[in-house]
Amino acid sequence: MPDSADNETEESHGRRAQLRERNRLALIEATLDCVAEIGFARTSVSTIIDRAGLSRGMIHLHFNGKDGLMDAAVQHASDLYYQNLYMLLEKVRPSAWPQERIEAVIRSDLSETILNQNNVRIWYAFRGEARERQSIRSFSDTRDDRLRGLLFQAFLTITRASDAHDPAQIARDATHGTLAFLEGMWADYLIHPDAFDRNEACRIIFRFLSALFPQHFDLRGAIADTH
Amino acid sequence: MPDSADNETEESHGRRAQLRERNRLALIEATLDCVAEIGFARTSVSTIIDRAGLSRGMIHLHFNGKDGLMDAAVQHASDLYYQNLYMLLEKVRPSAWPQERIEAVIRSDLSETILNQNNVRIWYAFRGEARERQSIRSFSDTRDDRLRGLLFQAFLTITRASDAHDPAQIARDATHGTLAFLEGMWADYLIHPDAFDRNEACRIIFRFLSALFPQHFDLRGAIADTH
DNA sequence: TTACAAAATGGACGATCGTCCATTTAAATT
DNA sequence: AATTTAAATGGACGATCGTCCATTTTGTAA
Repeated sequence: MPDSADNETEESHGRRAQLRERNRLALIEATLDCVAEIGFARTSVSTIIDRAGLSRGMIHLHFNGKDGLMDAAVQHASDLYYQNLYMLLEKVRPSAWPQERIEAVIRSDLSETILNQNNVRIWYAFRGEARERQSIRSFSDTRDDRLRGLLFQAFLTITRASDAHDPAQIARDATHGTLAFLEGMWADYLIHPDAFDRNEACRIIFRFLSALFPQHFDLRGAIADTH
Repeated sequence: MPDSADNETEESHGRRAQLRERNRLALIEATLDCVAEIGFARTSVSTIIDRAGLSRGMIHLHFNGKDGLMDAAVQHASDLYYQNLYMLLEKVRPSAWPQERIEAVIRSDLSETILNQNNVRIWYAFRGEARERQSIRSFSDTRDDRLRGLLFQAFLTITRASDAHDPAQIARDATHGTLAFLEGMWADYLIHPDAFDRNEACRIIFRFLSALFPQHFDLRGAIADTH
């Protein structure tokens, strides 16, 4: 009965790997929790293993030290951000207008799933310590790059259909501006978490976008093409 | 000769106080240098006094410990920011159009004097550690409050002269949006200091503002009123 | 059940942290 | 010039840092 034996073996192997992975993840999550709660500077190996309920040596075993753990935690936070963001963006119809895609990016990036106390604290804590640490630097970097492509293509579709002088330039500016807007809203949320109003943040962005592209946006978001 | 004696006394007193103040300032500046160079987390008492060329005890003597020094450093950075910003804004003619005032705020906040490697690093390092520390929190807080008032009054003058439904609301949104824009540009500069282009950043903001207020802005900034 | 190997433990270690004070230096007063 | 007083020094101190390894635990194979 080779099948049965193999399965047993695989299950056993799997169980060990599974436990190992569980602890690895527990350390990463404990790290992110600590960073969000007490900041980067006060997050020590002791506070991390204390929160994870594991032993000191685990950090060295799984990540070769605190720095390795921090890198993994940054990567994990970045992965979660994209995972959630693109999960939200997948709800957009494949045939959606470009302005609808842009609206989806804006609303998603400002939604409770993405923009919340934990994420914003983690984001700014790492960014403040990003100096010369490639892993952390790429954390902030890629955010723009991936969103930029999405937004740019959508804006380009809009500007190309118009009679503007330089459609690509306007699309680039609109992309850059929208990302700067979102960035600013995140900062606003970090500093005034209680006073922050998601709908107001959306409305402000759409007010500017509707001024720039009156046929595609109004104060509430995207509007249907008229042609 | 009571006058002469008094002056001598005052001068002597002044010399002692002057030396004291010089050391106090040296500690603050060394702290900001360290934070800008190696980040908040790696800035220790040792690195600070090493850079300042003073003795360990000075920190306890002048600031009652590292936390007190950090608070004073944050305050100093904030003061410098405003000092420089308002120095730039004073160049605006008293009779300037509101759009000219807005342009001045934008150009000043993005100028080399205000937006440079040192300032942006210090700004984000402190902001990342602002959790629950009132001194640091107010650092980020006041920035918005003071600029907000300036911008709002200018935008309000513009919107009131128009036939818009709710001038105050539009002015509020425009203010909030402009500050978010600037915030986003700062973040952009932090992450891509080499690729950042001040003129491009200005143009993007003015592109959005000119869409919203076509009679007051174009891509290059403010334009003269036509009435 | 026994033997093996991987995983997890937790304490030892030297380094560095921030605080604080006994002492020295130097300005101010007599 | 002698005295007083404030400022500055630099090392001692206990606490905590991150690393690492001898040991124990536990899953897997024989």
